Amino acid sequence: MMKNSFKSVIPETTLRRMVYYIRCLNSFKKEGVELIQSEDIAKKCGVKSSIVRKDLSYFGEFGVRGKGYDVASLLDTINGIIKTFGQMNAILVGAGKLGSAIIKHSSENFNVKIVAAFDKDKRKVNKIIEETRIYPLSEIEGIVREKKVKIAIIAIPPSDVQSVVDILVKAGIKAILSLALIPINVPDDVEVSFVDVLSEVEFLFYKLSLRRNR
Amino acid sequence: MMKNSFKSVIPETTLRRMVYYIRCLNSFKKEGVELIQSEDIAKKCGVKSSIVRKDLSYFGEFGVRGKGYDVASLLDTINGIIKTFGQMNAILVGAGKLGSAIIKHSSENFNVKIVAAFDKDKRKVNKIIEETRIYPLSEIEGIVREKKVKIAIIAIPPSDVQSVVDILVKAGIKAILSLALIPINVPDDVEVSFVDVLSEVEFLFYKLSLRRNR
DNA sequence: TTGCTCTTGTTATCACAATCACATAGTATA
DNA sequence: TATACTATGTGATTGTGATAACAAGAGCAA
Repeated sequence: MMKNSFKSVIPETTLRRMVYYIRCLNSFKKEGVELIQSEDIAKKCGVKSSIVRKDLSYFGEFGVRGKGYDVASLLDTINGIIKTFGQMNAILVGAGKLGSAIIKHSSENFNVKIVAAFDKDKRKVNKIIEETRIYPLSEIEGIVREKKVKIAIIAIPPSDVQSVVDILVKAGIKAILSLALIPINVPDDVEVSFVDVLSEVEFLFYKLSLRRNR
Repeated sequence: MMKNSFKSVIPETTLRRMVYYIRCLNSFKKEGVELIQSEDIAKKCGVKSSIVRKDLSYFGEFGVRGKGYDVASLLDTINGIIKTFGQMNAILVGAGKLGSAIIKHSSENFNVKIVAAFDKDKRKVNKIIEETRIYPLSEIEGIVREKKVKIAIIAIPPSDVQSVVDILVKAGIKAILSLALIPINVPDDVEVSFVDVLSEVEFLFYKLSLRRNR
């Protein structure tokens, strides 16, 4: 069996930073910049240049020593490895305030596209937010299969989370981003991550509080 | 000079988990549970019991071997160390969809309270969202000083970020949570962290994409 | 070709976090 | 009081990521 050219295990932290690097590269490309150095990316992303080089090295050797990286070909190569090709379709469950804000946010961001939203509240069904239609939960499975969506964002009350997750998993969703902070049970092949503004704020409070105690 | 009882350097990851533990303890307390074991906290927070014990041990010895932890006294002790005492006041800059969603979210969560919101759009000024009034940016400094707020959440377009951050720092804010993903310049004594739903989604895409390549 | 400059790619080291395994110290029972 | 039992607290180990420092490679000029 042939091995891929890039290292098979890429650190999570590297993958997280790749998001910024790629945005940064796209922005350089748009500005017409053709050649850049690790230092340029580093400054724009707020990290050290040695980290940028190390991160890129997990994927292969793309630069020219003494010169730097060719923006266009670096982008092409990375896009060839991480096969998203710019367009990333996801669905959203929960079209409350937070959910709507995410739809709006994504409509302004060309990368992630919310192709369908779902809500259990019948009054919200069939409404359209920024070109995204809201469907009843019963249509999750059909739409996920039809559009071959692999990622779901859930912005629903904690009490509804596990039952919705079960529907999503059954429908074939392979990664879930939850905005509610309760543990989720999924099969091993489903990725889960959490984002919560308020617990991040609490964390900052703790940090400040302990800092003063030192 | 007297040293505190707890270790002076508590890992970031531990501090992040403390947020969950404390929520979990409060929930146990509300249910009337008086005695718990590390295993109970672990299950509820989705981590391993050995991590719970290790995390707590950074703050001191609170448990009774063979028995477990007394919920009330554990909460009291931790609250005595992390001096937030339940109420955590913060301000919010940017009262768009995302900002409003955060205000609503925090009004449902008893821990973090948004005491004032700010927006540069004059049409939004003086509106009230869930009991939180919106002020013009010019009033940031006065209100921050008056209410002694130390933490700010910013939900504004990237292009406005640095100028608002400068105002916040000048006003005495000591921690900033930004929902826009661009680097921020602050003095060393100001903590900064970032939360962005869409880049987390992109990260998940990358992860799935690479997984299939293995 | 040689030598100089520049920036990459990588190695070696350090720092930090997760995990395990068990000694320890308490409870409960007879 | 002795014995069994239980869950904590922690030292040792492993694993992972960040950092620094430098060798290697490419361009360029004389």
